[in-house]
Amino acid sequence: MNIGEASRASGVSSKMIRYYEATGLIPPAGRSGSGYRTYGPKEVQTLRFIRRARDLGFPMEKVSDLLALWHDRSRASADVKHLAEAQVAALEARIVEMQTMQATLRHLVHACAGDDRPDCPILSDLGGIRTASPAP
Amino acid sequence: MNIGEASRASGVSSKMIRYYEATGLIPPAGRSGSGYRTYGPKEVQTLRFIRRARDLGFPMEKVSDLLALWHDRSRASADVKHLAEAQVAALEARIVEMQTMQATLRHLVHACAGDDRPDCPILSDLGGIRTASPAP
DNA sequence: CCTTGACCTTCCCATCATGGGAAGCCCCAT
DNA sequence: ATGGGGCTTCCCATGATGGGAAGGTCAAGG
Repeated sequence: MNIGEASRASGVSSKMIRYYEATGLIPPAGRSGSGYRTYGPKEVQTLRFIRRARDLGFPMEKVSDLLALWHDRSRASADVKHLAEAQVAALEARIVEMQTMQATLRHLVHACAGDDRPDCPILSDLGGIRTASPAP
Repeated sequence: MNIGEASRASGVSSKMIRYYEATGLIPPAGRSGSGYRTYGPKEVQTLRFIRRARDLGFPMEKVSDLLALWHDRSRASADVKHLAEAQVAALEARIVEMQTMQATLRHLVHACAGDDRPDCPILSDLGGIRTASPAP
């Protein structure tokens, strides 16, 4: 099967498949007589694996680690679990960071009249004027 | 004051100050006789404004909008509020997305023994083998 | 006066993962 | 044989940031 079909079957764009090959994440695909990349079910499964890992937020480097473990039949499941736990923690850190931003913003939004007058605590705060801060 | 001092006073790196100028987010700074950029308290305040907006997760484009509103004395606070509310919603969307990933991962982590045996539902799932899915 | 070190300038490159597009070759059906 | 769609490689762009090189400038101290 050609790259387009592999793309449709795996949910990974042709561009990305070539990119993964160029960066060494996946081995070079076989080539037809005329230079077209060819893929079989095994390669498609690998691409799907990558796609799912990406969907779970793993960065490429960790996807590479997961792929290596996947291919290593003598792996310890603990190693896989550690990678996954680290990713849970990484997601948690980013979630907390964004929730903090969101809470601050909600506070400011709440304090803003939102009418046709120009006075706005949101801008005042961004401008450095501390209008109302929680007492320490 | 030179760019380094303005950087220290605003919390924006010199690199970024030049970048903001190059992209038109801020007007070109004044120049000393020898070509050094010069900044006053007003410019530093603007830089701090930008930094705070970035800290709240606003993309550069929205920061630009906020700056324009900040400088517009006849603005309606409703316009500012809308921008802030949109940012709250954008953050919410990303938070939910990451929480979804996290929940899936936690589920998989929970199902993985994490010992020295190779069997691992995490890899099985990524590989496309549906081991246990919640009944619909 | 000259050196030294800290600072400034511009310009180019890298990140991370992805998409867009051009130029040119290939395959299949009409 | 012709047309349309698919494939190839190569270059460029994103968004926001940092790194670094090559060269000019400033202030302090010898």
